Order: sequence, then structure tokens, then C-alpha cells
Amino acid sequence: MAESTTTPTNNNNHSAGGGGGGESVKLFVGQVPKHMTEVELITMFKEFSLVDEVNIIKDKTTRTSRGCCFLICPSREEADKAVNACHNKRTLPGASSPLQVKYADGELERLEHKLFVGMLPKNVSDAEVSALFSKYGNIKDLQILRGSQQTSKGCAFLKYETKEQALSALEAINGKHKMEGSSVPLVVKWADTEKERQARRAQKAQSQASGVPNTDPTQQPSLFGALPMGHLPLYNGYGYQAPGTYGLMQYPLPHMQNQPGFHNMVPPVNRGNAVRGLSPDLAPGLGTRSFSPANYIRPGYPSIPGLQYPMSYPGGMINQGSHNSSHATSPTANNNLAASSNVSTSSGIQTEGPPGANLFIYHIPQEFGDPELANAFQTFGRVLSAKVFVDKATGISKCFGFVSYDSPVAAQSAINVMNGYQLGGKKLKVQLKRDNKQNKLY
DNA sequence: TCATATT
Repeated sequence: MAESTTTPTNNNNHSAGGGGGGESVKLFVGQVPKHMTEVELITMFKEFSLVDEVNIIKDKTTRTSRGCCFLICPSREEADKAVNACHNKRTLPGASSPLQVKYADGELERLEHKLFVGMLPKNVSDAEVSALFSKYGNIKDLQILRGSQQTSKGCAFLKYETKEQALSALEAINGKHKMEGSSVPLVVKWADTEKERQARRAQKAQSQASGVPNTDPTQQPSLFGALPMGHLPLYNGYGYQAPGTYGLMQYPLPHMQNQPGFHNMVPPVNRGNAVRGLSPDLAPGLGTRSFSPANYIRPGYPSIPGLQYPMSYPGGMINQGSHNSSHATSPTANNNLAASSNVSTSSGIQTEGPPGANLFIYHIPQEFGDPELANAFQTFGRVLSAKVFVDKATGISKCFGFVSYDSPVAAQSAINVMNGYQLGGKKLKVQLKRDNKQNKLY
């Protein structure tokens, strides 16, 4: 019943000339050829919408493009124009599939202007909360969290129409306003994004796993869940996130192998076992071998522990010899395989082989990384690249991947020998990679 | 189950 606030019908406030009233929007863009510059991208996107900025996303260490970028548009309308004109609609020269243009992670949530309200009285009504917060803007959504018996959990989420409204409510109420019948002031902060909740969950799980006696978050369960860091001194430092920042205090990502590029952390034992399973039956395949000169075991270089091929197994270099492995051996190095095969992609483009030379492989053993995959398929020809897909979040193998050769003949002989080959409990499925990049031109 | 990547 508090509908008498501003009407949203006429809010073209993003065009505030020079005043900067509008809210810019960040888009994520995928399938961007690595060689393109920010200027080139700006020029291209300006054809479809207003553009404030383009940031190419680069690899932290090599500083090379990761094949994607952020695109900052001055308003949601402009962002939508870019999305509608480009997403899945245009393929940049050199890309294998069309542009992916979407709101960046957390962006949609941020645009909801959603606040968390804590320390509400247990018996509070929607109308009371609504009445209070309506003073600062148009409430688009209000949700008081309630438990089993209708009883309030003491907190709520609410969305405003604009960031300014939310911000002014936050500043006016947080830590200052006491609701009727309550002895403590309300807590108002920006609601967490999904990502922040995930991070918190991970952190919580981590701390519980590490033997912390899990003291009593039960006094303020819902509040606890929404606050920046687990336990907080109750009225002390309820700072809210500075406007315009995306939140997230640093959560020390405790996880194991979140490092892209270091998937070789499998314990040597597993590695040995996994590979060992490959040896006996592979012999027939090796019988038809056609070793290229580049495939040989480097003298003095340790081959895979547990691998015993009838003749010298052509483990070793992949990909026209990248410069790695100048070090001979370190006794503790558990990455024997890895060092011998730093599979492409680092050298930039061209991870795909010619048509018919690229394999899709399913049921790859869990513990296989790129190097192990490369090794297993190396006897059939020159491997240009080998990639096992891993879950973005956990770093766990998804058990499928690709191997690319420089010739279709190699790929075919790999299929002949390896398809159906029992490896680590399951049979490999080896087939030609689907090609969605073909007969487009004639 | 087919190269997808969020500074």
C-alpha cells in the first residue's frame, strides 16, 4: 500500500550530460581473436552501441590475450544493443565460432540494486519495512525471510529501482535507525552476489573441515550468512561495500589446483598406475608404428615410470619442441611426463590440426592431464595439442578432451588402436572431433 | 559428450 513514490516510466537518467548519473554496464565478450587490440574492438563495437571502454582479458603471466574481453557500455540500453547485435551473430576473422556477448559475472545482480537488511524485529510486517524504505525510493521487491512458523528470521532483502535510491537508504538507515520495539539499529548493506555466497560457502566448508569447533553461528543464522566474514562483532564495522565496487573481500581461495596451467600435480603414484594400465595392449598399436624422427626418447630423460613398451616408447617431445625441459632431472620432480610435453597453446595460435586430424576422446582416466593424454596418443603421429577438460571450479578432470595431429592418417590410426581401449576401468571412446566450422564457404 | 575464456 505504499505505491505513492516515483514512477519508473520516465527514467532516462543515463543520459545525464557530463554529470555521470547513468549506470554503466559491463559485458563479457568471448571468441575474440587473440591478436585483436582494444582499439580495434572498440571500433567494431561502436558500430552497434555506445562504448566507454574495452578491456582485453590477458593471461596473468604471459600478458597475452585470453581470447576474451570486457566491454563497458554507458547504460543498459546500450549494452543490450551490443548483445543483440553481436551475440552469436558475428564471427571475427580468425575465430572458430561466433562472438559471445553477455553480461559479465555478477553484473545482473549488481543492477538489481539489492540490499540486505538485518536486525529486524521478529514480528515485523512487510508493511512496516516497506513504509520505512519507501522514503528513499521505489521498492521493486521486498522479501522478509521467515521460518517455519511465519516468524521472521530478522532479515530481509529488498530491491530498489536505482542505485542512488538504494545507496541513500543504506546510508540513512544502516546502524542508525531502530525499528519500533527494537533496541538495536538495523543493518543495511549491499546483498551478496552469487559469487560471494559461493566463496563464503567454500570458506565455511574449509574452516569446518580444518577442525575449527564451529562455534555458535546459530544466534543470528541468517545475518551470519549474509555478512562479509563469518563472525563479526555485532555493531562494529558494519561497513558496507563502497558504491561501485563489486564487493568481495578477498577470500583466500583455499583450494588445491586452481592454477590454470599447472595441472601436473597428480601424485606420482597415481600417475604411474594410470599409465601402467596402458602398456600391455598398446603393443599391437605400436606394431604399426610409423615414428617420425622427432618422436624419440630423449637420452637421459626419464621416461614414464611404469611404462614398459616393447621397444622404446616414443615418449618425449610434442609440438615441434618447445623450449622446456632443458633441465635434465630433478629427483623430486613428479612431472616427468609434463616436462616432456608442454602442449602447445603457449606458442599462441593453432591448436587445431587440419580437418580430419582432430580427435575427441571420452572416458579419459580421471588422473590424466594434458601431458598424459598427449603421451598416450603420441605414438600415432605428431601431436599438435592435447587438452583434457577440467571443471572450472574444482579443477577436476571432466574425463574428455581433444588430441590434434598434423595429419588425418595419424588420427585415423589412433582411432583404430585406441577406440574401445580399456584404460583405467573404462573404455576410451576415440572419434573424430565434430567440426562446426566447415562448409560455410562456397 | 566436442576447444568456454570473467581482468
